Amino acid sequence: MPQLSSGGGDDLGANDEMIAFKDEGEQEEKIQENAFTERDLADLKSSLVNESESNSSPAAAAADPEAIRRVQDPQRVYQEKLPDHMEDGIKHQDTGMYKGSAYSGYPFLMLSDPYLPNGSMSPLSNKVPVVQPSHGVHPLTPLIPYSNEHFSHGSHSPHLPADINQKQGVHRPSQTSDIPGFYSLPPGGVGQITPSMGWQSQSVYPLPSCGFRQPYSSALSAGATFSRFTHPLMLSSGMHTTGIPHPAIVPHSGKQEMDHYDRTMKPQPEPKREKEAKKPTIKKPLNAFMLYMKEMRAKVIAECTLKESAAINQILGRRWHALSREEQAKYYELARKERQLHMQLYPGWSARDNYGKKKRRAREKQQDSNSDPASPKKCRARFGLNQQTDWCGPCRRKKKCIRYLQGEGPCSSPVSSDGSAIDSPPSPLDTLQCISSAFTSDKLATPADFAHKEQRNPFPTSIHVKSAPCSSGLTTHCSSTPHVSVASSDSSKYSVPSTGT
DNA sequence: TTGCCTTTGAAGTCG
DNA sequence: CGACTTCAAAGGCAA
Repeated sequence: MPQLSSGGGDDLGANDEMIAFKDEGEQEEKIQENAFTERDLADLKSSLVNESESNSSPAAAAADPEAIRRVQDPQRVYQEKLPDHMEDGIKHQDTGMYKGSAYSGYPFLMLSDPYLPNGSMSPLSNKVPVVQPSHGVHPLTPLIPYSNEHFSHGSHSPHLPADINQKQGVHRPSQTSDIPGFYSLPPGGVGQITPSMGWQSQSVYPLPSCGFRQPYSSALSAGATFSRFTHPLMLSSGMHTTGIPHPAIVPHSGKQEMDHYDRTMKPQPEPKREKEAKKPTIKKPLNAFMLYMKEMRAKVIAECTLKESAAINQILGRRWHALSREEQAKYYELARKERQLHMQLYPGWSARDNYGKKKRRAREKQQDSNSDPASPKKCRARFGLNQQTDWCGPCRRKKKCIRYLQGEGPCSSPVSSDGSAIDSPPSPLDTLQCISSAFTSDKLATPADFAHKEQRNPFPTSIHVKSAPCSSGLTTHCSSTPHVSVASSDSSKYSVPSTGT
């Protein structure tokens, strides 16, 4: 993972490091295969860029070198993108409610950014919205489902030009404001917000597609300031006492409720009342990769005309590894900010709160795994490995062995905790059976048994689960995240996240 | 209707 | 403390 030089004391999600990585021999072949796909994608990209530019679709921006450059300058890109999403928000509003996951509008806390390369904090440095709606809205741009034209008449940001989207050739009327589109802030209101509360000054919070059922525990001292936010939909169904809804909060039946709103475009009091009794669920903040996925998903879908998330995610995972250190660092930074925001909003919240939802099922699974010959424990025993210090590469990720999915055989050999190869690694057959049996319930599967599984993957990738030892020596990380070789223009680079904790 | 798939990373649990 | 597990998003798909 990217190692930020300016990390200071605070972790950037993880103290990751980038490891130069040379893949195995077959990598070239894979790269060629991938190159074909990439070329196709590139063609699609170029067409998409043209198309999307006219549509102001941020998704295609990444295909544009200029867009890439902008992405490398978060502050700038946010400024430039802002109007787009405000416009998006207008569209959403026109349809009644913002449609998206309960979390898709997760706003980001734009804190003073000690991680900026120059260490400076521009007026916009705390206005960097991170996530966007899942569909067609740039995630690195503010989620601005609602325009100030609707809720904050004529308040213009002193920081943003009236027309900041000239680069995209689309004139934007003066919709720009660093005031949340649906938060009507009085002049000077933002100034009352501490930097750490900067997200609230962002137009990043889409109106949740569902109401919040309970007031947030108010740990925010700035509540008085925000109590002025008076969007009727926000205030009608419960929210943070500050008046700021947070997408991380969703009703237990959030999906259903969203559908309810989406279909009717109007809040319907009856079912709403019923659900108000239910406790809201505060979801985990998104990590760097999740943020990246949110940003890129629409683009990949458009390029590949795929909608199956599993396949999309495979592609995104590959692209994630193809990102440069700097590019990844941006997402780590954004994720860090989001965690900070989350912590500030919900001081008492813990990921533990959402733990155990599937506890029963997990237990059942664990029981199954005890009888599963492909379980890491069983495989370690089979290969004579130390249960405490060794791990069986294949079984470590028994359900995600991409290489095996690609029909390339077993992915790795057992590795000791110090990263050194273990003598007498399992035979390919053993390993192969070990992996494939992970897909079967009670017997060691053969490759033939596994064949149909390969068909599940509509997007063969060049992802290879590297054999250990981990080139980084970070066996811990290596064991939890397989090395992935990526067919990219810079295939010599490979990022290896470390736990960093 | 529910859960799986699939990805990475953060954070939880467990031994 | 390290290993392992769960959850976060997404939407198609199968049971």
